[in-house]
Amino acid sequence: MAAWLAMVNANAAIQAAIEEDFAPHGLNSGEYGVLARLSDAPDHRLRMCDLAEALHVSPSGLTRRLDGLVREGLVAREQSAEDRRVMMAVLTDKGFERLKAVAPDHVATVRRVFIDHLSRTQLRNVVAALHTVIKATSSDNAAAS
Amino acid sequence: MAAWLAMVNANAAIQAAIEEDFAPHGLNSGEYGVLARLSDAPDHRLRMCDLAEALHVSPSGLTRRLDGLVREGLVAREQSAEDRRVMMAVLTDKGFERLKAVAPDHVATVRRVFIDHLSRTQLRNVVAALHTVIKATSSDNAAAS
DNA sequence: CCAAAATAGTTGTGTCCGCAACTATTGCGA
DNA sequence: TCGCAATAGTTGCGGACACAACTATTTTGG
Repeated sequence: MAAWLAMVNANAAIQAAIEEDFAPHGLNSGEYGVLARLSDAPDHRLRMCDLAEALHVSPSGLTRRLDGLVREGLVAREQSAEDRRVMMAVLTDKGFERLKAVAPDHVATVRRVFIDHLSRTQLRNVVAALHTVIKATSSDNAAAS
Repeated sequence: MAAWLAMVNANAAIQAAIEEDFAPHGLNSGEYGVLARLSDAPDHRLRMCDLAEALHVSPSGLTRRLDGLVREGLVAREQSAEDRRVMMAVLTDKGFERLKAVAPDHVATVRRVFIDHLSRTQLRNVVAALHTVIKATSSDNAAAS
């Protein structure tokens, strides 16, 4: 259980450090997540529901989060032509620029506070274990439904 | 960065699994945290500010969280005699019983979804690394202030 | 072909929490 | 000793999010 407590505390510390990185750029970690996912997607666009799942956010939560990003001009809404139910979230040029401004700091912080503390071998082992965790819990959810 | 993404996803999955454990007992993870910390403290009581720091919660957040627990009779407020500024949060018998009802499920879930996926050696390495992380970030904060 | 189920997204409502401001009490320096 | 800074806790206010209910569209079974 001490291991678990360490995990919780480390996570809180890392999260706080990350949030400090984003603040001077007028973002929080949730908004950064939207920009990052969109920049990885083909055409810099993603369906709302796919984006919500990727970010572990409810549909309504994503709607409000996008409201803010649209208001700032970092993301645009665009209705899909094939399926008129779906809204695409599209990264604007301004949004992409903002992301490029923030990402290096973010990556550096993650390296500094987390990755640099583990050896290459440890890192590989932990990542493998985490993927097992993710797979196990997602199959749990599937079984529960 | 893939390692970091795995970390985030695994954490979300684990958090969700834990929250499901608490729900049938009428608790959430934050409330459980209060009960758990109090049960570990001498005399089952803790100053508000110490409790807030341990739980990574703001003072106001803890005040409201305790409001709910006091309303349910799981925790009691008690004014300190030596320093009349401080309020002690005290675990009631009912609160202790509730904790004893929930804790086994919680411990089992943490083992199942997290700890069992790592070997004993991996676990030791990771915990050591996490402690380094915690120490490094807390000294960062001290330097910033 | 059409009704019913499924899917995508938004909005109303309530909860939880942080920040700033405030009160109360204690500690400290002149 | 007196006043000012520091500390402990609460409250007003606002932000972010989840759940439930709703609309709109698509898919599917009879």
